[in-house]
Amino acid sequence: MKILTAVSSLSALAQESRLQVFRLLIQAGKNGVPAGVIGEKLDLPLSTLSFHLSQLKQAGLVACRREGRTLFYSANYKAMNALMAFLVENCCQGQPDNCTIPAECVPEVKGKQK
Amino acid sequence: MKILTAVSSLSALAQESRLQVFRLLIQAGKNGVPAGVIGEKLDLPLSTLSFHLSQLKQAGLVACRREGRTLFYSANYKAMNALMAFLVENCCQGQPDNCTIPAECVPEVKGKQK
DNA sequence: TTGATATTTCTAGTAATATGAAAATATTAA
DNA sequence: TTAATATTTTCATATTACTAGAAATATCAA
Repeated sequence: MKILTAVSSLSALAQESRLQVFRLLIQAGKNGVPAGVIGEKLDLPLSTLSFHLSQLKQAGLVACRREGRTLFYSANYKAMNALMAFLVENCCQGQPDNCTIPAECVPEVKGKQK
Repeated sequence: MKILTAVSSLSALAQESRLQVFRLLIQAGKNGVPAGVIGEKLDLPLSTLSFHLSQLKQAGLVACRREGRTLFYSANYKAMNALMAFLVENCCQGQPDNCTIPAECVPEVKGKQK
């Protein structure tokens, strides 16, 4: 990953409304959520939401597909994983105990089962 | 983690020079690196670097300690892990295969050995 | 083909952030 | 103490980002 790609992903996430949107989509799963429903859940004016969604989309962190009049937005899990991998790249040199990665999504790591 | 904490961490990382600094420190290990050396490696004016270091410090992503005239900056691995955990919190509901976390720093995950 | 629904684009005002030169502070050595 | 080293703070300027109303676009139903 290029550093500027990472910067634009991080910039996209570095804003309260967008971070809320992204976490909502991460939790919603790959089917995604209609824009209107996101706006309702987060109580955002649709023009504002649309601006934020386009930032997230441009950064490659979310995708969207149309179904009828409705646009479903969904999280791009691969992009998120790539970003996290980039952030901690080579973090273990010499001291692997410093930087165990959060294991929320990795079954069977260090005795944690999910 | 509160959402505003995450936003300030992400904002701190969402800038090219700061991201470079942070990754350099992640890779350097817990002893840290003197400010002057960081500036040299990244070819940044020291006043600019100092501004960025204070942003990273305020966000809790780096720490610093003095040794004589020299300030050593180092990455806060715990804060980084907490941030990553927050970003992907509850991401697995129903589809654990979507979101395997980057395993760079976790030995013995899915056959990857380090 | 008209009206309703879902969402985006345009716009402009406001606010936040980045930069680097110059001056200031802290520490050590002579 | 004076000078040198290491780093930060101050400051002005330039750039970028956020917000939400209003108008526009796309799709569907009658």
